[in-house]
Amino acid sequence: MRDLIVAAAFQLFTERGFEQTTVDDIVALAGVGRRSFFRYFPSKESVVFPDHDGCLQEMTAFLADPAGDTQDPVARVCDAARIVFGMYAADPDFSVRRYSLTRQIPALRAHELSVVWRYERTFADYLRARFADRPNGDLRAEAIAASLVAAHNHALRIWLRSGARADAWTEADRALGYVAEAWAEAPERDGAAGEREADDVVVLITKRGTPMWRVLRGVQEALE
Amino acid sequence: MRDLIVAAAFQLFTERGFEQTTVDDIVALAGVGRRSFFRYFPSKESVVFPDHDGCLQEMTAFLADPAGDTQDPVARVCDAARIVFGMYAADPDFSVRRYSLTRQIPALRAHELSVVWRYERTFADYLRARFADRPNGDLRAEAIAASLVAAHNHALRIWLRSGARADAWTEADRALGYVAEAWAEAPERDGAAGEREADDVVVLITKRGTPMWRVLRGVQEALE
DNA sequence: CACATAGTGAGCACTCAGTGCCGTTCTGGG
DNA sequence: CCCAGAACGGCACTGAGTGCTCACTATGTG
Repeated sequence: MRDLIVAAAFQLFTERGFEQTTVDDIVALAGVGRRSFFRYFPSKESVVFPDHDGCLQEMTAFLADPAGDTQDPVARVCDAARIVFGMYAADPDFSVRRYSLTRQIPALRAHELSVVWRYERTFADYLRARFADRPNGDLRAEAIAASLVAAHNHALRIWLRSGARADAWTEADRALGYVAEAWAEAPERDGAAGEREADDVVVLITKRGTPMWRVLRGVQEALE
Repeated sequence: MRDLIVAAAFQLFTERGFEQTTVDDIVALAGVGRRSFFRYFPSKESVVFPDHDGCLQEMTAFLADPAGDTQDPVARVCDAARIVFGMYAADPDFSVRRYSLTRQIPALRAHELSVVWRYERTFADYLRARFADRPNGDLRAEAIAASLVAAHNHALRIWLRSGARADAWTEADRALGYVAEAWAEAPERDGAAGEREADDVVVLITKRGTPMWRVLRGVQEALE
């Protein structure tokens, strides 16, 4: 019944557009009652995102699994994002058609935003719990969750704009890996120059013509 | 007229709730015609965010100013985010009342998401242009824009949850500085800094606790 | 076989957001 | 005083979303 309604809706949306299609048109084509439409979907927009409720549940269950607590937090949420990406990749044709709809219908884009927002909340909640003991843990959790969603959407857009022809996962892995590396812990970063704080006043005097790398090294040495 | 409608709407929303208030109720209290409401606001939800259109325009103009191109791109969008934050901070009472509404009304939260989304798009577009020549520039622009918005919202939530009693800007500066530091360049990787020579003596005085990226930026700016 | 019951879908009527159209009122310039 | 032109108000209409009621059907019980 759900699939029947979704198929009828997408057929009409692509034929004559979203605003030009009424719920009455959809139920007439699907051969069901108007009331049944709103039994399965809370709004006309939500019929375009029929699989996100289940996907969010799956992702929530994945992050709730205590077995993942041994993994690096950022790597864990990256894997969680792969669940969502996999849902798109599992049905390329449907994803492309939905993308062309959400791109041009503001109401659908707004609805997609609230769908994505729930994923981001789930990421942030998980990371906040993992960062509970760390200074700025809440802020860090929010920032990582947001950039993770951005990377996911970036890879998804690239893949969808190619008509879902290319391999979906190469771009996804690249994008998720990029943000994971950006938020990696200090030890990877040489000297942690970007993250440590100056412990004292620094007065550095250089001569005219001193190379820049020597100036920077002087600052770093003064802080050790 | 706009202010009249907004005042009437907020009075009724807080008195009897958002869903329980019809547009007819608002225009009856404001003493204007129903048609005039939709002349000023495209939807019932948008009356809760009356100042965001102007704020987005102001921010867009700020980022379009070519004078900012000498500044670090991330620092520039941080300053742009401060414009938005300043709009909230300029009217603490209104911001708190709006926050209590958007927190509990899903329709308003959805609308706020599309408002915030436009800011994020503006950030990302600016950064994409600044990162045009860089590998992964698009992805980096998206990720920075997203985490910047997250930091802004994080600071805003903290301030609003305190009833807008505390100083708004301390938390905002902290949050924006955190993401700016996280996305700061690794000095060693920036070839330009290592190759150029210091043209003058540099005396840089920093306070205890100054983030390292700010020290480095100060050195670089002093050398330009 | 007759029948009670629960679950699901269909039909109907209603509220209310949002829009197009047109008449009215206010305003600045001749 | 007059007259465009813009701003405001009234009216009727479409369509999304909801509450209520009835019909159908499957299952269990006598």
